[in-house]
Amino acid sequence: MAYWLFKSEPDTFGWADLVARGAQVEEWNGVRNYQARNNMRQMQLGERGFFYHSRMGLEIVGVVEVCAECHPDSTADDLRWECVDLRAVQPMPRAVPLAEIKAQPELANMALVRSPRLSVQPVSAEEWAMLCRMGGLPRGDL
DNA sequence: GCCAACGTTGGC
DNA sequence: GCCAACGTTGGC
Repeated sequence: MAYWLFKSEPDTFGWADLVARGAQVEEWNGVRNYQARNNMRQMQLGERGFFYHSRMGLEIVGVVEVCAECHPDSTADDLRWECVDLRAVQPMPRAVPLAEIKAQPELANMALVRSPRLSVQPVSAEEWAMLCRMGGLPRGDL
């Protein structure tokens, strides 16, 4: 069971937009970066990830679930690009700001800190547990 | 809005 | 296959 983090600019497609889809899944399309795509290729059905607001907000705002494994990106005119489908699971009771993440020595190795431009990234189990605690989800992603 | 960092493209 | 030019991302 692996954990992930998905970034999006909230004025383009934010947490509220994903929640508005309700039970409908959202194709996480538009990713045009090999590292991000390769991360999506590794995702398995039911795995969880954080939803992060980049550019504005700069905080982890919710938990999402992978509800379709990697498949061709319907918005690409090119077979290289693939993506997973996501749905919103729940909001963070307390959004976790990037500044707080950077202040934690245990989180200094996160891709979010080290490779800020990577839009789909892995999160270790330890990081996941800690971020859940910081966000007011003491029982993890339940 | 600026700019540094990074990824991608394309000429050689 | 190298590397300069260019475009994009995202924190500040």
